[in-house]
Amino acid sequence: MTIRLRQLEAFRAVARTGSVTHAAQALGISQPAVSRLLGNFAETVGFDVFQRRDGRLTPTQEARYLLGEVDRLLEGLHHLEQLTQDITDRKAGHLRIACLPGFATSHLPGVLADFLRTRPGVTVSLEPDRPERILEWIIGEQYDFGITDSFSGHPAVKSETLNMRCVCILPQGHPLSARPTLGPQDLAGERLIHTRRDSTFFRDLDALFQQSGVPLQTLIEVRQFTAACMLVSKGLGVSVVSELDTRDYLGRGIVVRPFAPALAHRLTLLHPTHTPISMVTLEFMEAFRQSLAPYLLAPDNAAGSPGKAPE
Amino acid sequence: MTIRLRQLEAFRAVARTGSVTHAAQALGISQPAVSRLLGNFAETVGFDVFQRRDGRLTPTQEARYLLGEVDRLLEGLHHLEQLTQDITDRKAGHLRIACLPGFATSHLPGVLADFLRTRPGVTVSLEPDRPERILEWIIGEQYDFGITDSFSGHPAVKSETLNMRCVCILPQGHPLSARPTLGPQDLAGERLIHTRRDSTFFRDLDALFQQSGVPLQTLIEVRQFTAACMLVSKGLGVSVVSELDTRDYLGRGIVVRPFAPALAHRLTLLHPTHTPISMVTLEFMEAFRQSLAPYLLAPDNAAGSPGKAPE
DNA sequence: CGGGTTTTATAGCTTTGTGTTATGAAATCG
DNA sequence: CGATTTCATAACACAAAGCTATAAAACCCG
Repeated sequence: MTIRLRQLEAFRAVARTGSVTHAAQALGISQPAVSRLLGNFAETVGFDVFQRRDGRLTPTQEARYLLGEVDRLLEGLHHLEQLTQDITDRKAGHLRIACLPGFATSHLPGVLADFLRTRPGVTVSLEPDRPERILEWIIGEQYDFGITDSFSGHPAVKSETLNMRCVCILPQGHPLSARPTLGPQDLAGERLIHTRRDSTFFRDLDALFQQSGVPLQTLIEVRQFTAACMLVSKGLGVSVVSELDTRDYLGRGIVVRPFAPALAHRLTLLHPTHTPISMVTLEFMEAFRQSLAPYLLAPDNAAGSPGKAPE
Repeated sequence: MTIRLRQLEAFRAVARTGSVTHAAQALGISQPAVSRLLGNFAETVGFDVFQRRDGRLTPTQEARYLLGEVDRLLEGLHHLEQLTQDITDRKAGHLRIACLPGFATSHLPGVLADFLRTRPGVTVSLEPDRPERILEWIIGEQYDFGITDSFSGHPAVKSETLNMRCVCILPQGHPLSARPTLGPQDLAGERLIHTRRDSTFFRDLDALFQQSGVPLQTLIEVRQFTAACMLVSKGLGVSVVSELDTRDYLGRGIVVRPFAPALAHRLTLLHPTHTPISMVTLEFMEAFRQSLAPYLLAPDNAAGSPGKAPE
């Protein structure tokens, strides 16, 4: 015969209470049930486990030897049950996120902190890298969730594009800060701080300038919006960036003006097609979307991009 | 519903083999049984645990999180089963021995070594002390097995007395070593090394001398036979000791001669009355008795003591 | 020591878990 | 696309584990 869980529970309960009757109460079952479980247990292990002893049942020498082991085992089971409960409650699990470097240091930490506050069992791997690598990682299923831009579709990847509102930023005291909104015409003659010429965002921006017949002149090329914000706040020049990234620089020497016509930074959320999304991931994706909501471009005047990418 | 062992076993087997069919083979049961166990498990934990994936079943993100825990749990159960098996085979358990200091250093280690060689799981506590403390420990059930002398009965203690054969020992070259046996008459005029005057053994020895009308003269009083052997081997004098203790001194400067009339050192084996003896203890007691067998006094000519004490 | 109380074990019965075989649906593969 | 493998479902058998009722044993106290 094989050792059964119920036998172990009965064994432990009797050892703790010193009585079959009390053990039965503790387990919430009838006394005869415990009596028989105990009998079965002694039969399976092959030796007596209890002795009468001035009115109490005490484990025999041999049984005492088992007690610690049994305790640990049942404790482990309890832990497992707790864990499954936490998982269904989305309080436990693991989340692997690959994102653009800018997000890892600016927006994401705050979102993650909020998310984890109510989910004590959840652990996270966060990997910041270039867009191409992020895509590779999602394809290879090393990561559950990717945040990138300039994504153009892949069969193994589901994506969702968010159009982030963009603004023009100027150093405090810059003459153009007098105007309520800024566009290509206003910036004619200014040399701009902007993202690299090979970035999708630069091409979108450049297109708008061309449509207005204004040449876009470069002052500095940067990789991240955050870097542009930093440079502007130091007074080096003006730039057009995602509004999201200006948040940490408000009141630190920059002036923010709406950019017109509307321009979107196309942010893309990725996850593997062939792997089912874990519940934590799903919840986190939703939390992340929520956190971006205030910075979304109104959908009816997005520049140059559909709301959803092909799946 | 509660998590069941069988579910965990099925879960692990499927995770390992990547197939319900193979898992069933591994578990030695039919495929539908595994299929249902797995279904039950998913229902119990509240989320899907497997996904089809190019022909194999792979655990979902959530299930992967459980796998380690489940593994450890089943491993623990296996260990427990192993342990109970070892206990019934008397290969595991714990043995608490209280003994006279002489035994702890001379005879016991060898016996223990033999005993433990075939019982890898058995652990031992060995406590050497004076007879009174040994008795207390057995009464208080701190120890399973006691080795003492001068025991006169106690209701909480079962005892068994062994009459150990005694011999006369002399330094090499001593004039008396010419005689084949030695008795009180032979030792008249010799000053003896013997155990303390308040010991039972001394009283037995003294009684024999008195019966022979020979005065027993003291040279040195010792507590242990081993000490007497040591002193004799250094040439300080002659002594009468249990033959068992001379073993380690043979060929180290002592001469052993039978002592006549027959004299017994009354060794007593103790164990608690009210606690059932564990199987390891029982086996060890038997092994210990066997080890003493060659040194027992023939039962029909024991001096001054019955073979069994009152129980 | 004897009678009442408490505690444990046994008996008979029901429900649930775990196994079986048979079989159909779905996925995989050549 | 048809053959094969793989999995799930159905129908059933038996063991485990629960229950109530009750007998037996141990304990307590006057």
